[in-house]
Amino acid sequence: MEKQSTEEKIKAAARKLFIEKGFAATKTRDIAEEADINIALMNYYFKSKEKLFDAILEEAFQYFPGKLISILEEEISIEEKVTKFVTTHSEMLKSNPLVPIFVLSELRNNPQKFVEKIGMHEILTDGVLVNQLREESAKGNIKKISPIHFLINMISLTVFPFIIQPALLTLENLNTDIFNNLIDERKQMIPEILMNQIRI
Amino acid sequence: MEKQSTEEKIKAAARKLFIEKGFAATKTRDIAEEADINIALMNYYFKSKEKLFDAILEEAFQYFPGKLISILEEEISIEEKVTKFVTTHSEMLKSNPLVPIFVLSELRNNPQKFVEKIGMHEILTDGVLVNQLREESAKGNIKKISPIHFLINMISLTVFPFIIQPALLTLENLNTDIFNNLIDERKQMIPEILMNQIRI
DNA sequence: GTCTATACGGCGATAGAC
DNA sequence: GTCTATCGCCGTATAGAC
Repeated sequence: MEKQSTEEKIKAAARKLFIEKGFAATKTRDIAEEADINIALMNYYFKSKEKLFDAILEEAFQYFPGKLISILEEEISIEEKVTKFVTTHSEMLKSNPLVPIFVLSELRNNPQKFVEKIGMHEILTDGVLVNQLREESAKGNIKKISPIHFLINMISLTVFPFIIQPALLTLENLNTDIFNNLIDERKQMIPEILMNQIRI
Repeated sequence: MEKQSTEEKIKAAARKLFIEKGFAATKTRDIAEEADINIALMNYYFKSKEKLFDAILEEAFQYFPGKLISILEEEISIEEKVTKFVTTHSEMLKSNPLVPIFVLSELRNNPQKFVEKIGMHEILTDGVLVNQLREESAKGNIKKISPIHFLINMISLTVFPFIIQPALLTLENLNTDIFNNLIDERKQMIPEILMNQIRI
């Protein structure tokens, strides 16, 4: 990676600063300085600060939710699926702890785009997991549950600790190692909670 | 309410616009116009746009932690307590849509202050609920559970839907009424989930 | 103490030279 | 493709009228 295109330099600088400081706190002049280019160049390659943000988010979304959503679509049992999803999700978040806050602020600014990007509507109506929940409860193998509640529960329990991580880390007896250990405990706990809820 | 003080006029206008468009999208000049005052007056009464935002949210936030924490300290059974906490918390969030935004941005900007304000350390070490969980599991009445996980689970499951509310409301078949109905369903579901986890 | 007019510096964005 | 110069908008600060 000796030579890096100007476009890539800008994206790399912006990605770093956006994750570090958030959208509003990141100035175009900071990005230009970090990328060692002129401010105007940023507008030449990307039309605006927001478009640049979108371009970066686009890439992150391909890697992040894409992998998670594909787990939801696998043809494995509900329990295996939940375990795999929560484990994968937790590991991703552990190595990118700032992503949730980053995504959530974006969710507020442009919820429509967010919903379309991850295909939320399709997941909730035609997804393999949703159909599994319907079929298994029809067969009497599990309790009946609204798919949207099941998904909200699974994601809430996984993501929320990362959202409040800055607060947790200010506690005397809680450092990053202990936090990560907490997350590892939850990788077992969350599937148990979810399966407990639907087990007959 | 025939006559309204200038200070109240500003707060009312700001509250309306902040809720409507969010913090960043609300311009000080918009607030001044809405309140029918000069821009500089806003800076006379409140020192800055952010201080004005804080002042408004302080009012909403006043009731919040105090009332919820007092529920944790009541001398009632764990199940009653969880039910009461989740119900109260949900109702508060339903009528205060600004609070989740406030808490999230506060958490990002000043986690220390947030932790101190709600007395998180005391809740986790000496709180009545924490002691109940310890005592009941020592007696063999419930399964052993780490109090921090129990609290994270309870709050995650309650708060998270509100955090992603903007996204949920863009779904075709989901409006505010259906969202509120979803929350009401969760007021029963969440205590069940939590008690399922610790019931022997 | 209240309020108005106006100015200042920082921001995102653009036009145009090279 | 890249840079300089500059524009228009925003949050904020200040001087001074009443």
